[in-house]
Amino acid sequence: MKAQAISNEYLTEALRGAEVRPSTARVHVLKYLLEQRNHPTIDQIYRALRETLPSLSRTSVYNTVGALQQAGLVRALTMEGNEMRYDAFTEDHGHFKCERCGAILDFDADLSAIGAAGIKGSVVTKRDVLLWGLCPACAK
Amino acid sequence: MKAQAISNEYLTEALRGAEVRPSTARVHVLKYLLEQRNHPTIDQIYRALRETLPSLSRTSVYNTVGALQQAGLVRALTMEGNEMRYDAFTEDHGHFKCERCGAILDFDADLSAIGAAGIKGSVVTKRDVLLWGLCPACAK
DNA sequence: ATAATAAATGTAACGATTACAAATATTATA
DNA sequence: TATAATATTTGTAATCGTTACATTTATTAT
Repeated sequence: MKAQAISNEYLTEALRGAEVRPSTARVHVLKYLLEQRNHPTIDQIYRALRETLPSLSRTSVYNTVGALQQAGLVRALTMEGNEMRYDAFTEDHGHFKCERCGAILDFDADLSAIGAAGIKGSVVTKRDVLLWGLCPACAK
Repeated sequence: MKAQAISNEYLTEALRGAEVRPSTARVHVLKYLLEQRNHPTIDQIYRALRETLPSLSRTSVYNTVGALQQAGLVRALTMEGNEMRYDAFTEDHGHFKCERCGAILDFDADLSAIGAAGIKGSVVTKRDVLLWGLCPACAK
């Protein structure tokens, strides 16, 4: 899957639309998440962006991702106890983690259908469907 | 939901059946998980069991839960980045976390149905469906 | 009984995340 | 344009859950 380039105009607009100021770090982090769609850890984002933003700090990545999360532009997911991962792809989908190569892949899933049969009287605001196993490449 | 008492005979049999020696710590941890069904953290297990097992150490809880996990008697889940939780209830079900009171509730869900529509050629070995929101009590 | 093995303990190390104060950049106001 | 006010970023230190490891204790086999 080739990374799809996303224009700065689109990014700044997305940020402004979510009422987040389009600072350099925010634009770059959002761009990275939208282009790569690889559900990276904070450290992966940090290492990747440091090449073009040499002054970037790990803390800034935490802050930035936190701001994007609060603005609803990014979602966190945890498939393995210690490592938190981030996703800016907002269409309904589930997550598959390959336990051999570690990759996290998206798959189509109608999340909105879940929860109706859930706990009576509860209000559901967030959903996720998680699968673990071997990805097609590793299954062979 | 009242805690259902589980006999030591049942526990030791369950452990032996999974080829895990029924040591004191293992019996108590498994008993706790099966009776409470509250998806506790390691620390919650530790604090609860320390009352009856004063010599219990946090490390032992880690070791014990790890052994039970490897034996397939316990499953881990993470609904909030930092805190890992454990579940010895093996029937198919999803997990709902109340973001106000923090409780994690089970709900019926046919997990085996998921994954078929997943990634072509992948092998799925573990599944979970996660919901977040407000539990019935907190929703009011 | 004794030796061999497994389990439990406690301390130290580790790694991801958060807290916080200082520095820098951005925006608003004069 | 200067200046003040505010927001963002940085870097270091603290925190917290987890893991590593060596020692002690308990269990099993001889």
